[in-house]
Amino acid sequence: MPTLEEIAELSDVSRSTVSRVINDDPHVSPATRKKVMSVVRRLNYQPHAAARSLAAGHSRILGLIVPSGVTITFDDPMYSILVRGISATCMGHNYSVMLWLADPDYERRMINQILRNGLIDGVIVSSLSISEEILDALFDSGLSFILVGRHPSRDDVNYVDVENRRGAQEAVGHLLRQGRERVATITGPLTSAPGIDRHTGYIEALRSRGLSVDEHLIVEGDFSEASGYYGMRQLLAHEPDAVFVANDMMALGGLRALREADLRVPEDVAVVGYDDLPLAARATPPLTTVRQPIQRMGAVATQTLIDIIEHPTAGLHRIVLPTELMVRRSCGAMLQP
Amino acid sequence: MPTLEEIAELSDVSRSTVSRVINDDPHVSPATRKKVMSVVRRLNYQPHAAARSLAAGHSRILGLIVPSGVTITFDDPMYSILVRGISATCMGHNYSVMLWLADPDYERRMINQILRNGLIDGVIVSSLSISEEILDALFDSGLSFILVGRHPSRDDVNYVDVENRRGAQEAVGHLLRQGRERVATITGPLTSAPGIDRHTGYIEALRSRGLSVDEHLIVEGDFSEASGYYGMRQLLAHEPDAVFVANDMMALGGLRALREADLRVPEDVAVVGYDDLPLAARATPPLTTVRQPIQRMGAVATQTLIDIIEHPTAGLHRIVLPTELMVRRSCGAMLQP
DNA sequence: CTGAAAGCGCTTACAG
DNA sequence: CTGAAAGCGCTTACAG
Repeated sequence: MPTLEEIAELSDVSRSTVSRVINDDPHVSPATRKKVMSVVRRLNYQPHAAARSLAAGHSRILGLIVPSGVTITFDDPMYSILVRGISATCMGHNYSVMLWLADPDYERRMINQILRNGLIDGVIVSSLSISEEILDALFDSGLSFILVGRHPSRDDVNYVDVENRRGAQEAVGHLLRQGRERVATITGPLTSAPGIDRHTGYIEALRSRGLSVDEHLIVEGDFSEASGYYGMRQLLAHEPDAVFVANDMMALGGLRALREADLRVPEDVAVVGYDDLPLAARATPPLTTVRQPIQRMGAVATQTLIDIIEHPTAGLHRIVLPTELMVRRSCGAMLQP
Repeated sequence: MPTLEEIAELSDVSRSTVSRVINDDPHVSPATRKKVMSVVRRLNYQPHAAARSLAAGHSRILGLIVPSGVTITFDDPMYSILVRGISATCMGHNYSVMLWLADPDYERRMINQILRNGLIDGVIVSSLSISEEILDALFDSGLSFILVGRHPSRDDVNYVDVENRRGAQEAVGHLLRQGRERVATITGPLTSAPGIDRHTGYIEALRSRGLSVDEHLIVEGDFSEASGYYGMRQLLAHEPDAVFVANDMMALGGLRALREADLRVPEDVAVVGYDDLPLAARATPPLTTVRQPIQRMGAVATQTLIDIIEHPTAGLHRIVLPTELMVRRSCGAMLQP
């Protein structure tokens, strides 16, 4: 691989000048630039990344940390979609992304290594279950970072989130407006922000209509298909006529349980999910669900992080993206009266 | 962040010695090692990655390239699972992974930058649709690389694959043994290795039983759920009593089409998929499918690549992992006669 | 077993 | 607009 030095020699200029050319420094004469560029192209020269980041003090690499709590749910396509949003935005800004799937076995070592070895300029954390330990490490690394999904208890960090509460309210409100009277819910983990917020939205939707909350109609899941399946079976004993499920994977599990119990959806039980994964529209029946712009969350998080890195400022970035209720067959809104 | 130099000063030794200690060089006295380590720990020192890789000539970073052809199918959880296998193995060997999802817009730039800037020590390519261009770039970068899934036409590269042909043969053979007489197939793209190999296995299973191949019973898909759905609808006109579908996502689409057509699975039409995604066991009815050890492919590819990097040798690594037919309800083997 | 020194390939004030 | 020089934080022969 050619080096800066060789390019300089072949172009008959100094290394400084070559450096300026490849970094688009305006203080270079057009003639010189042209001369240098031609040999850069001829040799297919690429600056050495390590040398560059050592000298410049930054790497144009972003770290993506997916904590181990999330890994469990990794058959959920959400993460692929999120990664796509992040990756595309990085490419657009000439950044690269390093990926760390936290394995519980390596989590501690990983955090230290990643955060303190100077490799990355900033960190995106998929924050479904971010421990205090990680958060502390993040803070004292001095790196810029941003969470995808707010932290359940700390508000002093940058994040991109969606309107989880409002989305849930809208979904439950919609079921109530269809005349459903026993609206149950399968929540996410009530230690996670989306779990908490969607649960809160459910409660608020009931309360705002003067309805009381029946604890028997609330079951806590963990966002996995299996927990939706078992959650639904548990709910069935209390005869709900509708269920708001806090994500699509669990909703799919719920549909499976209903099918096994020979209950019709939406005639006997209406179901609404959350996420609008590609799977939702193809479920039987097609799943009414609250769409969150997952790919866009990834893109916005990345964009924001890059801004923060390149234009350091005080102040927190807390961005909340809107959701949208996608009405399909499973909620009964399309039933002929 | 502390530097080697500071550690050296505080430990009262030279930088060389500190370097030896943190690199586990045996030529250090136990006393010195202990002294140095205590200050390393006290300051929570981490060697600067860029400096290290500039000086040492390697980075302990592996690149994972997912070509753009694959991105389309990215709602398929296969890639998440693959990434998990890769990531875990990297952690176990103290490597990190950089991720590039090829966006068609950036593909060309990406390849050059990644491959020639010295950042990574080797490359894993998820090779569903790897272009000649990428392959050429890979070769003349001089980097070690390995494909996950063999290349459809070139055999002069390292790869990890599964027994696609044998797996397909077994699946189709199984259907024939159940007494199915019009066994159709929805193939993957016939430009991709798994598409070709599973199609070949289908043909061979028929031929080896002296059966003729009916072109009307063969439809080409693209591994997406949608293509399985439309493929099945197309097949229905020719009244198959069984369908071997080349992956689970398409099989799910096929089941959806059968449900819409009010055909019973497996009574009217038996269905067998390929992959054994978590979804397969939870389909209605549970899907008989050929399991491929996806996570293990990722792990083996990573392991092999690291071996190649650390112990360069001539010779190609071509590893083929076994598959296993998972018999569930959809193939009819569990029907009462 | 330990240290002094050169070098990895860049960037970036500083002069001119 | 251009160049000489210092420096980024490590590793690695080479001596001793």
